[in-house]
Amino acid sequence: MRVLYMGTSEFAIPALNHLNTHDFEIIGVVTQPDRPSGRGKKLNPPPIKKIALEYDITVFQPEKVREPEFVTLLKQLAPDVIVIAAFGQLLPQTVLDIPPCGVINIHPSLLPKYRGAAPIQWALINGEKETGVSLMVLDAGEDTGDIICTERLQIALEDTAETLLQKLAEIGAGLLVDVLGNITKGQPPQATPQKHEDATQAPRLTKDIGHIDWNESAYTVHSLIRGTSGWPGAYTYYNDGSLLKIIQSMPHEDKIKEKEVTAKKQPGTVTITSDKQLYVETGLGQIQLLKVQPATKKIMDATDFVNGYQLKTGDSFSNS
RNA sequence: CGCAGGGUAGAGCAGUCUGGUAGCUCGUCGGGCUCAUAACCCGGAGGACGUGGGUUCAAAUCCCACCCCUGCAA
Repeated sequence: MRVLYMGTSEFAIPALNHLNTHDFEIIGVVTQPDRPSGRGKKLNPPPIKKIALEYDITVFQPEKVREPEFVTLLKQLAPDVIVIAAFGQLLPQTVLDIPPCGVINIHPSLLPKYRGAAPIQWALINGEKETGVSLMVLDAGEDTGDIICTERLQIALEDTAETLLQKLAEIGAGLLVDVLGNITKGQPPQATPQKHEDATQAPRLTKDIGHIDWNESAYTVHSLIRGTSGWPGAYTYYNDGSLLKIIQSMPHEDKIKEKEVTAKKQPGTVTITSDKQLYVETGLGQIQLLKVQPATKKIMDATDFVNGYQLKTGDSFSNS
């Protein structure tokens, strides 16, 4: 069976790996063009491109898949099925019609929940306890196609956007291999329509979403830190108004660590315990900061930050 | 040539403007106190101050070049 793979980000990598190790015939990988990114705006390839080249798979990087020339090229490739994961472009109906076995999409949420570009991040930000992966038959809408299968996954308190992405990508890869294997054996997938009335949206994140509001509960702040990890990152400002990214945290809503943090204080107020742990008061409970990153510095343990920047109990983080 | 900050002991930082004995908070090692401790007290080890050149009696500090790291922006 001739499989054409479309994907761009890290999430797309495990599925490609599995397809390769299970000896599916991968006739090509379609991804976004190299874009200027990083410091100095150098041209950088999408993560999936490197993997594809290692496997000696032909890589296509059309500016827009809907361009007539590229659609023609796709028809000539004659794929039996197209698999798409975190690709970044919507496919027009003319492309959806090409493969006889349809276009299968791997989406990291329990559809119809969290349709859109950032389902993993939003599930975390909203403090969900559970998420999952859905395989669906792609249609012209945004993540509105019929569902082939889903697999659930509990979200751990320590999970971040990065760890969860990795787990879900692996799950999705497993599901995909099963489904394609069945197709090869002549068992086309049974797809059932989504309950569209239950749909929620998970739009692409923006910079300001990472802005921490210390009046929220410790769990909500923790969720924001987890959900925005990687990009755009959760941030606040300390004493002299400099930016501080919060990389890793742990909430303590009901468990008061020591008598040092029992006194009710203004949200954003810092407490340094005798063993140099860093706690911040929130609207409900305290949150312990584990890893932080001051602007223009590397990621460091909170203790190192406290030592080097001479942080004291009573200092505070603020919104500007 | 997108904008900006940085490289000083194992970690995180001060010192650089105004050149003159290498500092802070930790960690680590040894000792002490304690029923006990990540707490407290005493003591020790550990630095080519990113690299190369220049100025000077003297450079972490001033000048030039280069390497590496990071935030912003995309």
